[in-house]
Amino acid sequence: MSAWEELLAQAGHRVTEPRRLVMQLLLASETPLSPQTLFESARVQHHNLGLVTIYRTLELFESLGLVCRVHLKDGCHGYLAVSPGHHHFVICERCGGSVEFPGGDDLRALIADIEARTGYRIEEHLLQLLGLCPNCQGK
Amino acid sequence: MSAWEELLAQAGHRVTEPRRLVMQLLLASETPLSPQTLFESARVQHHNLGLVTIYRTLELFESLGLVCRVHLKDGCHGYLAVSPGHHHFVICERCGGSVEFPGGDDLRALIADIEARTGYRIEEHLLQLLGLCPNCQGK
DNA sequence: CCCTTATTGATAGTTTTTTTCAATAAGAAG
DNA sequence: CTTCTTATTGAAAAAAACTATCAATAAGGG
Ligand SMILES: [Mn+2]
Ligand SMILES: [Mn+2]
Ligand SMILES: [Zn+2]
Ligand SMILES: [Zn+2]
Repeated sequence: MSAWEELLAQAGHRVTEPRRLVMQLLLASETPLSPQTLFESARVQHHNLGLVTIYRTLELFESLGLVCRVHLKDGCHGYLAVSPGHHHFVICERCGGSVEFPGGDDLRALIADIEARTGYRIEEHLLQLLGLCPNCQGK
Repeated sequence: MSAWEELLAQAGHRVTEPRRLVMQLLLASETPLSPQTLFESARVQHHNLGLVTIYRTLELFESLGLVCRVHLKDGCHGYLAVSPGHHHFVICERCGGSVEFPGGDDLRALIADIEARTGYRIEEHLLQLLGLCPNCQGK
């Protein structure tokens, strides 16, 4: 039983075929996947899969911290599997390739600074970097 | 003629009633406004306004750097007027109140660090802080 | 004031996401 | 393994978000 299946069960959720397929696809992907894309890919193996299930599964996974929703250039949403803990992504604007990185001291310092200057108590942050991966540079 | 109208005209675009209304609403708002909300508010004064025009106007304003699209908690999009230059926002999760802040040295350092470690050439970034404004804390 | 054409709004269409509910199957219990 | 409970699924339909088309309108230059 894989780590995320363990976590699912621990939280009182069932390990089902659609959930296995969605997580499998996300874990294997280097790029963010949209609900639609996940649907089409997963349906190859699970003939009568419903798109609704994809949405529900992604919502569940996100609530458990297994995946993370990223905001693509055009305004659409994609999902990426995340390793345990808090991370952010750099996403290639050309090929979609994504790499995780931890929010380091720099970000913590920035947040502390903003809290001091605005009086806001900051509870969450959304940080995403967009650019070109090594492969796509110079093309 | 206000600054943004100046900028619009300078760029070869016309200053129209719908555009005036949308910008007026955005400038007066402390919180991000959705296309739908803008539509409903603006239609009070401009009876036969089309929702399409809101979308087109926001797209134009964004391309000119007059407004900025922010990602709300629930996944929907909202728009905020921005002052000239590059800025980010802290948004209150309770009342929606938003405050701009400049991405300081901390962020630049973080980006340089990630570029060095991942090999990506970072061209854009998305940074948004979510929390509670002074008023909403302790409620 | 007139002309050119950028802009608009009505209409229709597409894509994305949510709701509902009966059928199904996961996992606990025996 | 079989039975039971109920979380989960999928079909269908609806709602919400966004986009494309095109004739009518009006902004702004001359
Ligand atoms: Mn972080
Ligand atoms: Mn910035
Ligand atoms: Zn790339
Ligand atoms: Zn607040």
